[in-house]
Amino acid sequence: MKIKRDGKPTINDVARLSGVSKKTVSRVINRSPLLNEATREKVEAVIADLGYVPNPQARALALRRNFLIGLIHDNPNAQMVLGVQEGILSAIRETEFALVVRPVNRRSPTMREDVRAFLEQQRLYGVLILPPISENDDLAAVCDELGVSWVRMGSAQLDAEEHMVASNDREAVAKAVAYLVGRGHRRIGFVAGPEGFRSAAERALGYGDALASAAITADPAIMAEGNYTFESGHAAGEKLLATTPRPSAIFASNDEMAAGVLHAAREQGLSVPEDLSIVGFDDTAIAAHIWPPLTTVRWPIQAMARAAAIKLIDPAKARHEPSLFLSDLIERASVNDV
Amino acid sequence: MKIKRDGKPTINDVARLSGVSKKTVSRVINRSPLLNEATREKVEAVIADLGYVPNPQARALALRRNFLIGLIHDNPNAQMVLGVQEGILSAIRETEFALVVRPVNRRSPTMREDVRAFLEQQRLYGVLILPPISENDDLAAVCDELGVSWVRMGSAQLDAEEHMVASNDREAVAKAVAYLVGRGHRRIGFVAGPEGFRSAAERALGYGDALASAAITADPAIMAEGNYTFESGHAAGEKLLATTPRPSAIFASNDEMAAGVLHAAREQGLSVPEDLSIVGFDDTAIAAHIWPPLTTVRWPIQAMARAAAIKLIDPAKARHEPSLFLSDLIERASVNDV
DNA sequence: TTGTACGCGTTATCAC
DNA sequence: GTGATAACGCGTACAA
Repeated sequence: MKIKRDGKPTINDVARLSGVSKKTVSRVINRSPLLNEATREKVEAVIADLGYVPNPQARALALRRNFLIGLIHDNPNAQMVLGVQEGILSAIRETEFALVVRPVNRRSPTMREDVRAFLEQQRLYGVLILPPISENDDLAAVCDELGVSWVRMGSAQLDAEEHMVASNDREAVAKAVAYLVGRGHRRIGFVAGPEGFRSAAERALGYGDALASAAITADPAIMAEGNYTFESGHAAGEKLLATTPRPSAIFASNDEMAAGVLHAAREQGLSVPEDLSIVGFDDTAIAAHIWPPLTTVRWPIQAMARAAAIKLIDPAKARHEPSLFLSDLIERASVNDV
Repeated sequence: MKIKRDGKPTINDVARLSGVSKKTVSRVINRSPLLNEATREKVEAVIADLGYVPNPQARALALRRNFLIGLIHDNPNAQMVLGVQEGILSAIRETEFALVVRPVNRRSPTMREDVRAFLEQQRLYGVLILPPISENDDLAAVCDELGVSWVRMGSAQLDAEEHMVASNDREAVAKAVAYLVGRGHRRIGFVAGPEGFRSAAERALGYGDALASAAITADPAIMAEGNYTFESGHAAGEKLLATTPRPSAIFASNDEMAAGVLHAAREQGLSVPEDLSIVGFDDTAIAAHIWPPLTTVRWPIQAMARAAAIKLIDPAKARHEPSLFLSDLIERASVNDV
């Protein structure tokens, strides 16, 4: 009998040592139901003894599919990306899947081709696409073309359930603004996200919904558009705070912009929340660490990512996973009663 | 001639269509130098025509190594992890390598075994280990045992060059504290990181160096230990600000703790930087967004991660990459002259 | 400079 | 239930 000189034991070693064919070993590994219990135990003993671990490359070759799932994102914010990674990992832990990440540049003219080359080269099992780039239908098309399954996350239901995990941003924002109304605010400013972003549109709709429910007429003078950056929030804050009468509260479509509004308020000598209440969206690390700590809306990111990963790797189990998630309002210290 | 029914073209298809053996195609792919130019062009034309992409699983099997590099981390902070991912990606872009991520829990008793199982199962080409978990020598040992190459990032040179990319935290902190001295501060408090962390020790040494250079005697009363969290920084700030005379400046060993110190100061009615100057370390997102924006020290994370990845995949090229990086002091608004 | 034959470690087919 | 044997797609001796 030939002795393996180097490295790891293979299925052949296990077969030889346990006196069965390698197909039988394969059956043990893959938990085939038609298998003599005694044989199984014998083989399992040898596997444990040898410390045998199946080679995923060989498996991938034979099965014509690998066990890598990809995460494609355009760095919406670090906290979110990491949360998603944790969520995916919680779904694939204890499985043979691994997570490969691929940041892309939304503005690059070669973005589409980059992704295509990546998918073509790595032959991933499937990919999960994060917002904001998930709003780009091109990517889904590329995936379909290449035969890699995909699931995208987003701020509204864009696709059929098996392809989509969504948060209901519209409803979440409506609740947040209603919360301000409940605290007595009537003149509530709004800082929108950039045009072209679905999340921005959804959040704006939620704002409108809440005002309508409270029978408050929207005033364009206290609405401004930002691009999800701190600086744009700062500029929007300056604009809104210059209006008369001044808003008693401002909802910003993300935390960065809310922080910008906060700075603008401080520069004008206003106290938060005494003179101005502020609510943000996302619950990034910033929200908890600025002063005062920001009341904000939090996506259940990990749970969403987990659900998305399960959809990808286990469609049967995915039936029990929700596709639409509602965000929570995180109450901190940036809101006062009027 | 058999026609491939499904899916992607293989090396055999290319060989058949270009009228050469598959070995020749293989030579073209791997840029073998001994190859007739005409043959090469002919084959390349067919490759382009077919849109042929080599199957990485088959390659991995034949070569007995795959093209995945792993990132093992314990989520030091989201910004850093993402920066590292970007850095690695910039090194592997245009190569056949892909990045697989693996967050681990430093406190889990099974951490070591988790990592081992991961490495054993995925048979990675190599791994890159981030602080703080990179300070754990066990992981390097596991890698050696399993024959996966590794490089770790850290706050001081712990290993031979081929295994290490380090920032010189000691020197960086010394510079930051010297900067405070240069602004006229003599009574400078220090918030240390948790015991057992190499980075904490290095930063403490840097603080000591700077004081010694300025002939200032260290005063234990204005030194406290935190555990790199906001809350611990807050507690440390309360302690230091209760001393008499009160420090005119505080250096905190990371930004989270610096933010905590800032809150503590504010609660005592102190203005920053008028009454107290603060310097942090890391330049996380928080640093730029708190009020006032925090002067802090920034690791060149992306460059470091890029160098680490190059060490992993291309030892020859790695000779031209630095192994020791010096951090920059980012001046913002949290420091005043005394 | 190019081709033949075989191995890499696994799964699938189809007999027994 | 189990086992030969042939894929899977590529790289490497070794020969030509």
